[in-house]
Amino acid sequence: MPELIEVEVYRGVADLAIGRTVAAVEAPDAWFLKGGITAADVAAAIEGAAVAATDRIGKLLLLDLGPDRPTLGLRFGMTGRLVLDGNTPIQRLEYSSGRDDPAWDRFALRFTDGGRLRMQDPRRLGGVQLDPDLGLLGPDAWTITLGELRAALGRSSAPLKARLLDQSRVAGLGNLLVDETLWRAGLDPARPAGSLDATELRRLHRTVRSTVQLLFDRGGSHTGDLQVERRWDGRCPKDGAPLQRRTVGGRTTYSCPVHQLAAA
DNA sequence: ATTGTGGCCTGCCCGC
DNA sequence: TGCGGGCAGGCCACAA
Repeated sequence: MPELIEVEVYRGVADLAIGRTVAAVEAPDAWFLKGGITAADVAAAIEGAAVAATDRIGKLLLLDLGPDRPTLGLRFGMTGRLVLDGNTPIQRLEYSSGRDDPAWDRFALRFTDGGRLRMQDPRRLGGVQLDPDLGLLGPDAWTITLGELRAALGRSSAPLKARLLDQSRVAGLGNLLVDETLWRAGLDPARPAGSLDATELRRLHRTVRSTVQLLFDRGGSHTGDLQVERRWDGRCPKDGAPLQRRTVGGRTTYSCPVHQLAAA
């Protein structure tokens, strides 16, 4: 599913729209428009504007439409794809479909040059927003600093995994990426977030950043070493132990009971 | 404030 | 062959 890695790839797609002018907005699905806006609102706000720049914070993709225009915020949920002029860098998403049914087009920008940037989302878990509140997002996981991570975890008693999934604390990590990271860092997802000592915190910090980079280089959040073992009889790729399957932070969680220790 | 839970969305896959 | 039920997780509303 789209975590920050996939959204960064989508950003690359959106970059190809820079300099192009929005001729029309297609918003056939009112549910997909968030924050109480209508299709007419969006059209009035951005038609005639050109895409000036793109940005990404966590899983949120931003289209800067120039001064005096609202910024367009695109969220992809877990099944959303971005397609430009019929091309998409990601054909098949984990837990989604590889088909391209026109009925799944939830939002699109039609450009004056005839091109079209569209969001395709079978399950309608994504959405579009004008001027999204960036203050609701924590620092981006890809570039988070040690101090920022320390602050994000705080003295919390919530499970470590839950804090890492909380987009207001750390932006961009999803279920697969968190499981892979904690597996690599040798930390139990259920540990209280505030229980890490300085050594563990440093290890987690390095591992978050390196895991995002590694999986990006490999081509997606689903390319982690733990991924293929996410099944009932999965085994730890490090030590061969049967993996533990639990719900932590409300999410299906796989971890190794041998090397992902509950405490230092 | 913090933490946990349940619901929403709907395609897909499994078992009958 | 069709059908029902469970499952996936990002996000949000709500409860304690």
